Amino acid sequence: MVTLRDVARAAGVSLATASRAMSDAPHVSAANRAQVARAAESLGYRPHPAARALTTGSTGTVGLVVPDLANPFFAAVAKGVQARARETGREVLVADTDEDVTVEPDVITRLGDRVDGLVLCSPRLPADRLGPLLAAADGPVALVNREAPDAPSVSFDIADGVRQALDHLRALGHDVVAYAGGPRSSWSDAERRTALARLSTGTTGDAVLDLGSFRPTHGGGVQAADLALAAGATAVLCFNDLVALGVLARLHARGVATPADVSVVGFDDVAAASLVTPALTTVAVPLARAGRVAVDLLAGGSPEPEHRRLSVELVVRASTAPASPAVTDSRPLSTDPEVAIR
Amino acid sequence: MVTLRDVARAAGVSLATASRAMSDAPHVSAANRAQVARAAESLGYRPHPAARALTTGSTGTVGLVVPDLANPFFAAVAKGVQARARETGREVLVADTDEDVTVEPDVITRLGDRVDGLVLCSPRLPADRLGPLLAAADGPVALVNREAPDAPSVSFDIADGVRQALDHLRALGHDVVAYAGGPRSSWSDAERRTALARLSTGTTGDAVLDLGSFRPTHGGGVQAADLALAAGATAVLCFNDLVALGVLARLHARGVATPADVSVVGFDDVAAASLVTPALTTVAVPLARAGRVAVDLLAGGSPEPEHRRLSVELVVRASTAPASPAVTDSRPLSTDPEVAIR
DNA sequence: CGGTCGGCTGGAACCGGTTCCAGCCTGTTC
DNA sequence: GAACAGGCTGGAACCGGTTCCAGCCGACCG
Repeated sequence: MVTLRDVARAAGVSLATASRAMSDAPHVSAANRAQVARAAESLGYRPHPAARALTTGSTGTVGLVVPDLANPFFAAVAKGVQARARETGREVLVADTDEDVTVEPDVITRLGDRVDGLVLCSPRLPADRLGPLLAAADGPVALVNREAPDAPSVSFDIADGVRQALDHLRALGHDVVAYAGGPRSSWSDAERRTALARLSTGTTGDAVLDLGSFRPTHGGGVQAADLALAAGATAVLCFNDLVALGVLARLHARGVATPADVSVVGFDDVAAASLVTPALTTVAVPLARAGRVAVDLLAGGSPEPEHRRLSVELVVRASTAPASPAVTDSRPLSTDPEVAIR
Repeated sequence: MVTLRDVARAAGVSLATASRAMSDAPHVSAANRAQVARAAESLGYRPHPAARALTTGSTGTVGLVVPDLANPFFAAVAKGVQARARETGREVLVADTDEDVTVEPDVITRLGDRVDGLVLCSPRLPADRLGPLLAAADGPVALVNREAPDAPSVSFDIADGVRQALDHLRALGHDVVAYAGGPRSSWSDAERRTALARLSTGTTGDAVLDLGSFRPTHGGGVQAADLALAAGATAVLCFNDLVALGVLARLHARGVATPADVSVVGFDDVAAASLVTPALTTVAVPLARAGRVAVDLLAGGSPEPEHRRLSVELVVRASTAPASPAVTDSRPLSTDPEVAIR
């Protein structure tokens, strides 16, 4: 391997001068600068990352922690993180916790030692566990898709997304919209629920029906669909697209037509949302952009953590239609075990 | 930050002894070993990765290069790589080339300097470009889903997968099976094609119809479906699941029933394959396992590169059924511009 | 009882860069 | 013409570990 010492020798300068020349530092004559550049080029010199890291204290690496790389939501975020890091000359160290929040502290410390900053996607970690974790991290941490007082974050304007979805469904004549919620420990589910509560007057013709909490997966959607049918809902707003896809599949399996009988709205606009039939009406969320912003937030050295909230947009596809008066299972709402919000 | 020097001082030993104690090296008394361990523990000592990398020359990191993290195929491989690396105490540096093969050399050298070994998923890079790339890499490289003479690799028994799929379709009475192929530059597509050629007798009742090459995406599948219908095919074997999903969607859009009119078989068994309706019959490929194996192959120091081929298995779901005599568009095969293989 | 062997120990060199600091040289200003 | 300022330069310290090597000690053997 060729070291900076070799370059300096070839250029006929000292190690110190070669170092300054390579890093565009001042106090190097133009002649030497060119000489060093030429020598480095011809020898094929590549700086040793570990050596540089040892002296400068910065590794040129950002860490990314996600619950599941195979989940399209996090994969999209990862793409954004990766792209922005590469643009700014950094590499990405990625850790997949496999949906196990108990390993997160360990993962974060292990990764933390090797990176300049950490992008953390931890939607399910309870808030009271997140605080200590952030305090223990020695580098900057940026949160994605959740907010906390002690760290910069990039999240989405969920309240507005919920509003857009609800407006759309109500304009179609759906008086009661059922909500298939996500895990209770999820920050973004709480966000959806408060938005729904604010937008639900509780009067007939303007209500939101809480179907409960479901696993944020296709399977969760299957369960939610059954409850929605039991409640006689004509429109279901889902925690995310995976759940919505499950709802769609289950409705189809039970012979309920979408969107003729029941309208379904997702959240996130994952790639699959536009590919299924019927194509899913969903709230598009700029996932890759969030990843990029998170990387940039790591650099921000302001004492007060910055909270960026990205705007979202409902994209109307084929899974929503005007409410039909006839519903499959017309058991009255009052007898349903689930409670309407507010 | 607490250094090994601090630990040594606290334990009342020299730096050298502390280092030996921490790395379980011989020539340390049991008493000192315990003393050092205790001091390290109470001070919360964590070794400095860069310093260690500088002296030992090994970074404790493996690199992973994929064309697209958001593609479920590569996401699954990435999960496997990540899991195995973590188990063996290493971290994963990931690079997404965004399907651009021209950046691969750059990405590989940039990553190569920071890792002990590289797992390379580069299905589309032509073989003549891959060779030089491997030669230029200074660390070990393991290939996933393709083979090359100069590097260890983990691939799948594609020929057997093709055979299983064909057997299945023929048993259902499909005399002619159409193949919706992947990109010409793809190693694994070539593998499928040679297998198909070997299994196609060319006689009527035992033929394979080549629909051509398609982008390995949903959109590619849409195109393939139109060609398949034009050719009057009753069964379509697809390059991968994404293509198969596109075929399914297009058939549905054109009012062709699956599997009643046309049977569709995918490849890979991506998560979405089991979730669509009809659930996709596909060749299950152990993607995560391939990722794990690739990591292990990096360690193997044998001069002769090891080629591991993992077995695959057809999983029959709902997208295949006995051939129906009536086809949607019965234009005779002979007039079709595409040629039958062999 | 002396010599040797072996294990344990710590000083010091080293990995490949970055940066402080002292010295040099040039050009400029009274 | 001498002092001074300022830009360049290279020697050397340093980052935090690992490892070579020489020295020390006790134990065992002859």
